[in-house]
Amino acid sequence: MEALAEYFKVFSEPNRLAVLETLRGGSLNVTAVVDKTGLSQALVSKHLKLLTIAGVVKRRPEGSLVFYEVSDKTVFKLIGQAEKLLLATRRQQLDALAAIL
Amino acid sequence: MEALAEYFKVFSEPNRLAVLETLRGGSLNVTAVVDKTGLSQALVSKHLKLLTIAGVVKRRPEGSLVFYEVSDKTVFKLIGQAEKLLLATRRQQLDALAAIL
DNA sequence: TCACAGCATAACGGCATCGTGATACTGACG
DNA sequence: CGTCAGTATCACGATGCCGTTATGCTGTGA
Repeated sequence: MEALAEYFKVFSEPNRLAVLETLRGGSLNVTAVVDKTGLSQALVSKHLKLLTIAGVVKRRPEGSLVFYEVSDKTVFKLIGQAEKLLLATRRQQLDALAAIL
Repeated sequence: MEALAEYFKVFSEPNRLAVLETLRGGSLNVTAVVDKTGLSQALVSKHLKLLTIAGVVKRRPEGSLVFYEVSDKTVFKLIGQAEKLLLATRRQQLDALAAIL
């Protein structure tokens, strides 16, 4: 469906994935994410907004800072599963190649 | 990382997802996929090529027909998990909304 | 109240990718 | 050999998204 494709699209961007990875350990404020990723502040803000709209991340203002945290840690399982599948796929491709040569 | 994001990108397209869904039951030739999805032949060919390059699908010519099949059915688990997470996320968003109202 | 740090947003150029229509390739079959 | 169904590819216009630069907004603290 439409919605599912859009959900996958959330994870289809390297920098966005990097931002998300940053939040694996817990909540961070924007500047901390900027420092950890090395991305520009504007870009991090943009990706965090997207992640928030997608519901992957939750926004929590605290004083003059704004903290973000993953709303459902299960996403990391999804990411892990995708990594696993990706590896298996690569292996299969190599095997198929070896069968020809 | 780079590769993982690209892998997710494979599933970030409604029509491509529809093509893939078509192959859940087994292998089909291009025309069959075209009929099942209602998409144009050129478009189906394009998506099938992408899926093949990504390793999600395998190509098997048979006479004048070309059959495609999912190379690792685990992908459907990934899709299922994403669907589940998507639903859970939507629920959380509604709960958060209800908590405010 | 002013200045500054932290964060968000606007505007813009650039690039990738989507879908279409037309065309090329390739087996099967008469 | 010629034709046709099945499949792949090309060229193209259109759309969307990425990243940057510059600017706006909001709290905090002096």
